[in-house]
Amino acid sequence: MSRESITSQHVADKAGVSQSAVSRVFSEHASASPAMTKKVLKVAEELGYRPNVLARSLITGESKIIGLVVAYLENQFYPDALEKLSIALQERGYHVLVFMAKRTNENIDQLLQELLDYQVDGIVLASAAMSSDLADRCNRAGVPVVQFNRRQDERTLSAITSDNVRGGQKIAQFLIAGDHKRIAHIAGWEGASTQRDREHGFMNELNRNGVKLFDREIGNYHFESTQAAARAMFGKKKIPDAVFVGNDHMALAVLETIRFEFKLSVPDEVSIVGYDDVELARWPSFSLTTIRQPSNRMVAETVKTLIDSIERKNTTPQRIEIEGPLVIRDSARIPQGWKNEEL
Amino acid sequence: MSRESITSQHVADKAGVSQSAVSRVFSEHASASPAMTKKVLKVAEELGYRPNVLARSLITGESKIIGLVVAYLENQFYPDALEKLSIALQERGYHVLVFMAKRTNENIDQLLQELLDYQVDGIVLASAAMSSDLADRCNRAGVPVVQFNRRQDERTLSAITSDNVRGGQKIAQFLIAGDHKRIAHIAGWEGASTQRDREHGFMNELNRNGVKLFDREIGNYHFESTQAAARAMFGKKKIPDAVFVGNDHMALAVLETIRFEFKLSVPDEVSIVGYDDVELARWPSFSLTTIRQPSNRMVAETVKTLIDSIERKNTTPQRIEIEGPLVIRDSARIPQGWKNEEL
DNA sequence: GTGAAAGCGCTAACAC
DNA sequence: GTGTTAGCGCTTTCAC
Repeated sequence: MSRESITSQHVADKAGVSQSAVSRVFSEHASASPAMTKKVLKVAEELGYRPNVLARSLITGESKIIGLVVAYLENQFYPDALEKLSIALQERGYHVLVFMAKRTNENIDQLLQELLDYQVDGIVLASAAMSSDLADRCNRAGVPVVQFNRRQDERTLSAITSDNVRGGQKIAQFLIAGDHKRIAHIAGWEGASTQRDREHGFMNELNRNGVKLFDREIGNYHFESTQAAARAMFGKKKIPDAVFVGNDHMALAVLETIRFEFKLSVPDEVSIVGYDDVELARWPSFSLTTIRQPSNRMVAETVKTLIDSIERKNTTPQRIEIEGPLVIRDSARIPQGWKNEEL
Repeated sequence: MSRESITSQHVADKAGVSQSAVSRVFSEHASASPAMTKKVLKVAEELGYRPNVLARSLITGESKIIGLVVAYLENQFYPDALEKLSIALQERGYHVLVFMAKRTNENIDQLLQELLDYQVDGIVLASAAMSSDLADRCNRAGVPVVQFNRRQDERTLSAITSDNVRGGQKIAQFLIAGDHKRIAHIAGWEGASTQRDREHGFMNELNRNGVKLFDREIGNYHFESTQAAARAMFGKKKIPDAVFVGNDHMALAVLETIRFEFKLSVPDEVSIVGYDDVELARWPSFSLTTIRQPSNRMVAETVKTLIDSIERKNTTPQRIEIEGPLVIRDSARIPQGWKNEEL
């Protein structure tokens, strides 16, 4: 039951040096003689001493903890990002403290309060929006916030996204070039900037070409509600010949539903295009045409922005949009003469 | 840039009370008069004061942080468990600090050291084994460890698993009853207790029935290496008519490979059975017959064991095995007269 | 370069 | 019930 851990004082006593000497040896900007360092390290090793990160944080103001707010891990894009983010931060001496937001992010306020209670050095907001009021509070607390795959309209928070407007545009171009006549859309949660941007780029391009949207439903980013959306859309007498679905996770739900419940052939009868390029998208069963969100680069930029901000190198909000290619596979009719990654 | 947060002293000053009074108001086992409580809370609200969890942990020895070690989030079973675990712990005032183990868990030693640096109150070990040496160190540090979906041979650590031996046995019974003549196995990482137990139960039942294993490959729990295993197994002249694959994630890889590369019909030509019952397993494209690992109950038991241990209610290592049903779908031939969940 | 001393924000004994 | 005091384990002046 000995919850007592070995402290720097123990090491100091045994090594016959002062406690502050031990501290210096374990500090980054140490100024200890080689002899001292060697002696202390030796005793520390013997005793199994390691500095208490929490006690250190009390004085340095750096907890080496990054709070991650995420709403659901059902969409493969997020666990993948979480894994990459966690590894990247680990390499820089930080670790990720997870905060699961309820699907309805009404209590995000309380969640953020808890985050701040832990004295996190920074916050990554994935799949959750934040009011400008909350953003202010974080700023006041000196805690940088980076939005991942989301952005708010106010420009006070950093945001890393793919170029969602351009992505939506590319999909519209591709579907129009593919000579589709009844183009529909199944949207994610309409409160999400990601959804709005993708749809905006998509609709603009349709309009520019004088194409009218054939039908529209909402899937809210969840599998079941997207199945319901697909059933509504394909239960009608006239059905679309192409659907842009707001992300891959929903696109797969649509694929499953129209193939197995409506016995429709993809892409012969209906073309389906998603967004994200999750691992599943390339599985032969799906072979989903989609826009790639370059998660490696998005994570790298997130980490860079966060760390720069924590270390006060750059505190102005960054807005980084990373363009990803259209990955052409087999779930959508390919226009004459197109080759992969043309867009 | 005011990184200075509001402290209890600030509240005390403004409320005209002592600093410890403020502390008491925010303590669980407080003993403050209603008047005092009201007054302090009012000022705290105005100032936006919240106790510093880290400073508190320094004295109470409770960080309210649970370290989670996980190797990969590619297998849907783990993000799902992580989500549930995180929510359950949040409800009890704890939060999850994530440590991604490299796929080869050689550096688990260092990882654990980092965990202890953060003064975590407890550790959940998912998809990673721990040497008894490390376990000892955690015990010495007074930090309870619970293994999730893994167990070591030494009985010093708590472990929550499904009944993997029984599960393997059920699958063998099912395949034998289904009149399969060439039963094969694709294993996960052989170092995992989960793999050993499942295979053990499976092989025992085959032997008991005088059935010889037709073929065996190793998929190591990863999609690509499992595809390679499937190619090796089905590239031969004589191929199995049934394969028990070590988990769903690998079973899906096998399904994709034999359907699309070998043009085999499932279950007509080959029966595939997995283990876990992840969400994907029920998608119509796969409709995978599998053993359900009841992740809700596994997580609940993990949390219970952990908390009991932290609060010193019960410090003897628990070994909990939860039995899950065989979920019969369409990826394996169904024996005459069987109905779902017969086993 | 090293030790002594102060103090980060908080809880817990201890008096009153 | 409340204020005073000590101290959790550490970093950081400040003398020397």
